[in-house]
Amino acid sequence: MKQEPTGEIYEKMYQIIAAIPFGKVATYSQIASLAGKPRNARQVGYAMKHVSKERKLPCHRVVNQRGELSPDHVFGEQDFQRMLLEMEEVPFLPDGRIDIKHCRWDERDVQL
DNA sequence: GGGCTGACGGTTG
DNA sequence: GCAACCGCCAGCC
Repeated sequence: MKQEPTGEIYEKMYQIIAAIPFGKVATYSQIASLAGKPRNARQVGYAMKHVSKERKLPCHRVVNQRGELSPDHVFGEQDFQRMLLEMEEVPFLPDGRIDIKHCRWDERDVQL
């Protein structure tokens, strides 16, 4: 059983991911930046991969800047993540990617 | 301590 | 807009 990272930055990441509103998606760089590590976008993915399911993080709302979803081997089936996003009214493009430009979570929206 | 990997990003062509 | 290349940095062998 893999243990989740105990670093404070990971805890920060989990909070940020959990703060993503319904129908919105955030990029790895956004989370990393808000966590205080703008260059650690990869660590965001690493964190979610090793995080416990008890966290119930909406990892399906976390995508890269291209709007591509996580590799199929993560969720088991890529359609599963896509289904969750479509269920949240997230606009999808014919290419199979999500319209990141139109549903990107703006952290400023939370503070305003 | 050294080298490789990765749910990535930004720049360049 | 897309593809290729390089760069970042924590984690793991």
